Amino acid sequence: MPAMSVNPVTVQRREAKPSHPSPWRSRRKARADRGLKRDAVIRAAARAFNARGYHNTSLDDIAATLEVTKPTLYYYVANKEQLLFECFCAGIEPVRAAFRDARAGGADARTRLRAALLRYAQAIASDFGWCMVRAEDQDLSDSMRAHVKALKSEIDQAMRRLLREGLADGSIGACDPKMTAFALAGALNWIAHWYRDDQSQSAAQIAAAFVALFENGLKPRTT
Amino acid sequence: MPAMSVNPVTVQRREAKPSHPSPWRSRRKARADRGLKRDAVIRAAARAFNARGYHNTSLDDIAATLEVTKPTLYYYVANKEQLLFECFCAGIEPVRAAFRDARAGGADARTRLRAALLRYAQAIASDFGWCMVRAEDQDLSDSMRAHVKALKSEIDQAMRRLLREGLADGSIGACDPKMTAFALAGALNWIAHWYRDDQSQSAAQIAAAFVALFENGLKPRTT
Amino acid sequence: MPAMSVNPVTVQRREAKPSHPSPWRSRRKARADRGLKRDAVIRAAARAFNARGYHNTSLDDIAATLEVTKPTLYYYVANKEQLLFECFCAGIEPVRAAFRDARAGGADARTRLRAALLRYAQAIASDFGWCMVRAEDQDLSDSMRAHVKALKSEIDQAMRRLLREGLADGSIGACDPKMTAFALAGALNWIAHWYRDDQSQSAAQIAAAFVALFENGLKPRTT
Amino acid sequence: MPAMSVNPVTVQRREAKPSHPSPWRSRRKARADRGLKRDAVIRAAARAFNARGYHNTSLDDIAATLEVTKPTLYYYVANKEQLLFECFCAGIEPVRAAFRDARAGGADARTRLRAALLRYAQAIASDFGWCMVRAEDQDLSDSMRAHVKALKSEIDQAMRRLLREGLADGSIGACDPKMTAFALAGALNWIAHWYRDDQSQSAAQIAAAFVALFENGLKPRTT
DNA sequence: TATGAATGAGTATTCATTCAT
DNA sequence: GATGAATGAATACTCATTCAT
Repeated sequence: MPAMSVNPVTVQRREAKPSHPSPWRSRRKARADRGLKRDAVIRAAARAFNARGYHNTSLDDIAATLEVTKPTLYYYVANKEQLLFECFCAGIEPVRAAFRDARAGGADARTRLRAALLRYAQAIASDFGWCMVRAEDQDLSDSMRAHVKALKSEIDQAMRRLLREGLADGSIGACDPKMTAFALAGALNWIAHWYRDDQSQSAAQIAAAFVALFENGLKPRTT
Repeated sequence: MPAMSVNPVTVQRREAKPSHPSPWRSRRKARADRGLKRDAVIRAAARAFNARGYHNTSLDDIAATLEVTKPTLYYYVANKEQLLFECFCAGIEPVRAAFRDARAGGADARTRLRAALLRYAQAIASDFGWCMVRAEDQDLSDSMRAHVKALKSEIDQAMRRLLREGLADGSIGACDPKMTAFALAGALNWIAHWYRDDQSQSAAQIAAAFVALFENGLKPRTT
Repeated sequence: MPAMSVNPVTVQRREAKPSHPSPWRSRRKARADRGLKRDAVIRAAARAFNARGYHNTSLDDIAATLEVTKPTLYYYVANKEQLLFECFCAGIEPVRAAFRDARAGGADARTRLRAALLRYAQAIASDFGWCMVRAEDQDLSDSMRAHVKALKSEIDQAMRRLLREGLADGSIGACDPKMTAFALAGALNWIAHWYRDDQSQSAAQIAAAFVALFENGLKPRTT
Repeated sequence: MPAMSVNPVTVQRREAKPSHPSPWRSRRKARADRGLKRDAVIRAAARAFNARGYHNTSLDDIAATLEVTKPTLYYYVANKEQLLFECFCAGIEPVRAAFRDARAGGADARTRLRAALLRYAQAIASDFGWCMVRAEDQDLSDSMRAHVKALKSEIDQAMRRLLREGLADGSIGACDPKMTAFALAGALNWIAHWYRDDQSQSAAQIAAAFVALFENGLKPRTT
């Protein structure tokens, strides 16, 4: 799997700032690492895809954002498709980490699932959320599509496993793990659709509300 | 409100048949109604968008499916964008109907919501599901985008109202109606993503499983 | 084998005229056949390739010559490569015909070879000569390259066969058929290089001089 | 006349070795002459042009072969065009030498011509053969094209002169010197086309076969 | 009604070339 | 001597759209 190149912490920090000065602006001042520039390219792409969609974003758009010329992008990335792919990877990596962490720990399965879903929601609300969720399979070549499918499947399986563990340890009530995983993922993924327009709540708040719904259900609880 | 151009009854009927013979094939025999042909165009578009995505589908593709030439499409539809818009309308109309019906009726709000969600899920699993859910706002002109947003908002508001009614009549436990509506819609909309590949369950079964999850929640119920 | 689409008779006729009016110039006047236009496209390409080389010729160049826009070319031809391929076919077809005719006939093999070489030389001097001879294998896709190789090989084999027949019937003296075929073909193909600049002699005259050299050799003959 | 930059002796030597280690590999060990490196650049270019054609060869390709970066090439050569030009010069120089030598000597003209043609054939079969023969005039700037034409013309004139001398001294039978020179050159130049694929015979063998054909002709000789 | 023919605008991609280091 | 980084110019190809017939 391609290394997760964009630092998630940086991501959060940067989101607060209104403008992200392109690393090219001060060429000689910041003798920045090539990797940093590559990350900037990928992030700019993610933002553009998020804002206008993959097909409505031209490489010229991305280059203009970075105040660079188009061929420069090719210095860092093989082609437009790879740009999308890298955005996807950057987005899904924290999710994978969340589910990896959820496998261990002494808590019951429902508790561990909750923790993973919280981080999941935050990833979806990041710059890369759109790419992770809305990018069309059809826009990728066969080999990259396979990669993407595998990664998505990994998440799906991890979620199902936690559900099964919850059924076993009694922390989760009767349910079909597969359908439940689809429902949970769907609700969370959908955040990528509306969060762009409606940022009235933080990702954490949204996640909390969602988790509460999933755990308690609509039907009133006597307890 | 834009006219609902695809007859939902016809839609249901046709779904059963394995092949949808193009109305042009027997040009002179069936002097069919212009409306029927228009519907066929829109349905063919929906299928193609569903299969390949909006941007990866050319008008030539759609025309070829119908065994017609490209300019013919323009006889029935103003442009590609409108094709997408009509598909959206065809998809969302049954959902609107479902929520209209849900307003009346003697049952408690949770029961009425459940009924609406069942029909919602079935609409998402239809040919038009993809267009309703995955079509990008960016691919529509301002005026059409406004239309779409209004329709989507109508659904959203209807769902929230039912939730509030449930809170009031006691059939639904404490929850944030807005977040809950987002979660419900997300889970259901997401069906459009995976239903294409995984049709192991019928739309009704999926809906039932989802509704059960939403109603009961993950936490085991003592009752 | 792809059909030979350019009428060789037309080709000869047209060569005499100084200017080849594009069929588009008088759109309504000449309701010309699509095939004719396609031929015009291919011929224009051949001329351009001949004059500037394949890589130095842009589709815009060809389109401009025809007073058409670039996409129009794509209406008649799949891509630039196919343009080259068609030119090649148009060029080699008369040569194939010449060697087909040379197989039959009561004359001795050397006489039949002479007749074929005369027609060969004329083909090389035509508009399509360059494409036939100078087009690089590397500019074609695998499948088309295979086609081209097969056709070239057919000519080569036919020439060798005539040489062997000449050895057998005594009309040709001792020689290595393979090397001799290479030498003959080379001398004739080379015409495509210099004929553009030096048209002091007609193709027939050149061919006659070449054949005389090949037949008699440099060494003086006592007879 | 442009300096002959690639040492022909070196050329011959190197051809025997299986691998041509780039002079850069052992930077500090061999503090080699700048000229040697330049020669290596030109030879690498010739090989690449030969294998893939001029336009299908990027400077990156050549640089990669030499395990150098692209700008380094510019240290040795002004631009891509000059690379082609130098290859041409490297190829034609031995041919010029051959014809210079052929002017003197006590033998009759046919004998002297034969000797020159043998060396000609060997030059065509060298790494530089393709560049000498197949390089398109159109790929060179005006000034370089003029240079190339002059050199080619020199060879042509030398060949014609030998033919005329042969006509005069009786060693060559009646023929048109110009056409005959074209035929001879064409047959030999064509070797560059097929020798890459078919190396079943050495350059010397090919040349011998060709010369035999040219001298004796196809018609059987009574003597 | 339907189509053949044509086009304009756009877009990804390549590559020779430059220059500061 | 050599390179990393960047660019400008060019070019093949696509596709929605139009219009005369």
